[in-house]
This record gives sequence, structure tokens and C-alpha cells, in this order.
Amino acid sequence: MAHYAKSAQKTEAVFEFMKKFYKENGYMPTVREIISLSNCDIKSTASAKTYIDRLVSEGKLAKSDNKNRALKIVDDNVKEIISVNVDNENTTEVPFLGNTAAGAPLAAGVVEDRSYSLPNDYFSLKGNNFLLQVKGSSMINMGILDGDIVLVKSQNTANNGQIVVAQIDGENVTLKRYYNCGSYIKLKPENDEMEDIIITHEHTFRILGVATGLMRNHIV
Amino acid sequence: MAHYAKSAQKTEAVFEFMKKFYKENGYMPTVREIISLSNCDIKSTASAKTYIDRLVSEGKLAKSDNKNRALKIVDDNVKEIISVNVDNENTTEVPFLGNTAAGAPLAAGVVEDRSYSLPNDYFSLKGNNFLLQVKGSSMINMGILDGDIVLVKSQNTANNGQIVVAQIDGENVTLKRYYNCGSYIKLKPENDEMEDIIITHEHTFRILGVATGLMRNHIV
DNA sequence: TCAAATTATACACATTTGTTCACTTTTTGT
DNA sequence: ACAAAAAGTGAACAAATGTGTATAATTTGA
Repeated sequence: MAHYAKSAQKTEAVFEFMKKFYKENGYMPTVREIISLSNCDIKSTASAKTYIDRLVSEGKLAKSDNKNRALKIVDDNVKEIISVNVDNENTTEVPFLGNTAAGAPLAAGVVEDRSYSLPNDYFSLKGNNFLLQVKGSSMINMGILDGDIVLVKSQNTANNGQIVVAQIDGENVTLKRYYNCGSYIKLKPENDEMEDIIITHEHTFRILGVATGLMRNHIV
Repeated sequence: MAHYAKSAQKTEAVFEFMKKFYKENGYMPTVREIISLSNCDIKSTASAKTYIDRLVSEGKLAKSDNKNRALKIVDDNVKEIISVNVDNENTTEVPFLGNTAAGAPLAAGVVEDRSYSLPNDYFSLKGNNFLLQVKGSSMINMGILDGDIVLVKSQNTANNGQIVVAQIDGENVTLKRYYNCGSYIKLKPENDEMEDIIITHEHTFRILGVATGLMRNHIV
């Protein structure tokens, strides 16, 4: 009863076409539209029907017999299909760019693989923002713990005393309190056991943003 | 060409039915389904078609001729139609019930005057949850600061060592680490300068929930 | 290479569905 | 109350669409 691997790919292609069609038109394609409009190289209504039946048996489509276009995408991401990434009035999508030890999270061409919808009536989300996960306990005195996600407002300058996301020598990204001392820059961890970091002119230094918020999804 | 006011209401009722049907089924009703399934008291397919045509001419529906169920809701709030309940694919509304010094936030009949949409792919939002703002610095060792908003999962029991929202003597609500010591209950503040709270049987004690997350909208 | 399983095709057919039309009923404005 | 306009009805029809069957082509595993 199992079907061949190659066919599984084609089934998926048909499914993709159907979702695309649904997104564009608001209703599902007919078997004949699958033949003529998809690029799946299907020439018979019976074949199209076979794929639909398979998708139904795989649980990806719901179907009522003998009804025209009466197919429903049961995949959880139907909503995603319909309303693509829409910020509604209460939330704003903010990209998640990795963690503070992960090198250059804002390098050109970085593709955000994830984002979170944040309540914009709680967080201040003007301008460009991103999220970063904290690694280590260097900001423990500020109530910023290992694993927390900080909300960062993108900007390349900061005032003394602000908590910044900074990149040193084009390498790792770090979250520290920032002081511009003229001839050098001081990054102060909020952890009594850690030393200040002094950035001299021999190093490249770049501010990526300023921390403006925080999320934590486990309390231990 | 104009039609009567009463009919306009009926047109709207048909439209509402169609949107509801679409929301539930993922596809639009046929003229015959409008007759049998809506409560609009329509007995003829021609009548149903008349309403559809009117909705199309009003710009509320888009239609391709001679196609089955080939209707599209052009209203901007399609997304709202699809994902009801304000919760869209990524967020869940969680009520904000005041602060930890605000008396009984969960008293019967309390009306939440506010709520926030939280990203449910970050926070764990199974079951009933609410939000509470922390007053004071009793949990500072846990990285929970004055003014933070804690996410609380509603439950009336807890394990030893969990951070609970509790109500003592029916009065103020407090956030502390919980230990059931048999003959008494100990609430331990995570602050070296504060004393444990011992709840004896002379007091009433009630667990309202367990802290599972945290938000902060300012980093100083 | 060979046979079985799978996939694909063409076509006929039945059902679903949109559309039209003649007619009736209801509503509206005077 | 009356006529015109609008709305509603039922039935017939045609188009769109899903379904089943017989058959051919392809793929798979040995």
C-alpha cells in the first residue's frame, strides 16, 4: 500500500500548489485546475484525484465527498497561509537573531530563521528591533539571566550607562553596560565576579543596539 | 436599482452566514447550502444567487462566473474571520490582573481591564494563565525585579521550590518561593535581606498559580 | 531481465452547482 | 388602496466538477 519515494515528492508538490492556489484565490483548485495550472505534469483528472486522496489519507487535507472544491487544509499553518506574517494591531513581529555568543548576528545576508510576535502595547517597539538570547551570567545583577531573551533596539550609538549589544573585533556579540571614556570604551558586566572590559583603539568596536526589554520563559 | 433597507439587512445576514461557514469549513457555501444551512429563510437558489450577486456588486465578495464555490471574501478582515478569538497563529491573549500588592486579583467577577498578546511559540501557555506585575524586590535573586510582569499559570497546588503566586488571609497577593513543611508553609523571598514568611494554620492560604515566565519593558 | 506494484491516462458517467426564466409574493411610496 | 418596484419562488437547464473503470506506462525489487 505504500507508495514510492518519488511520488511522495510529487504529492508534496501538488499540496504546495494547492496551498498557493488557496492563498491566492480563497478557495481550493479543482482536479482539472490542478492539471492545467500546476507544474506537476499531471494529465488526468484521476491522477489529480489520486493525489488529493493521498493527501486526505495523510491527514493534510480534509474532504467532503461529492462536493466541489470542498477541501480544507488541516495543516496547522492554514492561518499562516492566509494571513502571512501580519502584524495585527496588538503585536509586532520581531526577528530572533541568535545569541550573544553567536558571532555576527547582524551580518549582511543573515536570514532570520525565527521571529516572535510581541505585544506592542507593552514593549516599546518603535524603529528596528531584534531579539537576542543571553548566554552567560554577566548581567545577573541587572536581573538578566542566562537564557533570557533581550529585546534590542537597533542603533549604532548609545549613551553612557546604557545596556548595549556590542560587537568587538567583528567577532562575538556581547551584552554589557556601556561607557565611552574618551580614549577608550569600557564595557561593564553587571556581575560582581567579572572584570570590566576595556576596548582600546587597537580593537574595532561596534554598537548594534540598546537593550529595551526582556522575556523569560522559565522560572526555576 | 436601489433595494430596500430591510433587504440590506438580509444581505448582511447572508454575508455573515457565509463568513461563518467559510471560517468553519475553509470554503464557501453553495447557493443550496445557503438555503438549507443559514437561518435567513431563503427557499430558492435564485434568491441566494441574488444575494451573492449583490454582495459582489457591493465589493464584499469577489467571484468568478460559473465556478463552484469560487467566492472570495474581499473584506480586509479576512484574517480576523479565519483566526477568531484575537489569538492568531502566533499569539495568545493573556489577561493582566494587576500587581502583587493589589489585593485579590482573582476574586470572582474581576473584569480584566487589559490583556497582552503573548507569543505562544516562546512562552508556555497551556491551560489558564494570567499576568501580574511585581511590586518590590523580594525576588531579586531570581532576576525578578520591581515592575516586571510575571506570567502565571493558574493552579491551586504547587511543588516545593516552585515560585508561586499566593494569597494570605484573603488579602494581598505575593510572589514567593513555596515550601510545604507539613505543619506549616514557608514562603521564601529570593532576597538576602528579607525573612522567610511562615504560614501557620491560623492563617488562610491559597495558591493562585505558578510563575512560568517574565517580561520587562525597560532596562536601566 | 522480469514480474509485481505503483503511477498515469483517457473517457464515460453521475452529482453538484451556478444560471436563467416565468411567475408569485411582498414591500414601498403616493 | 393602488401601481410600481423589489424580492422571492420553483423548475428546468447547462456547466463545472468529482468519481469509477479499463488500460497503459513506469517504477521497484529481486
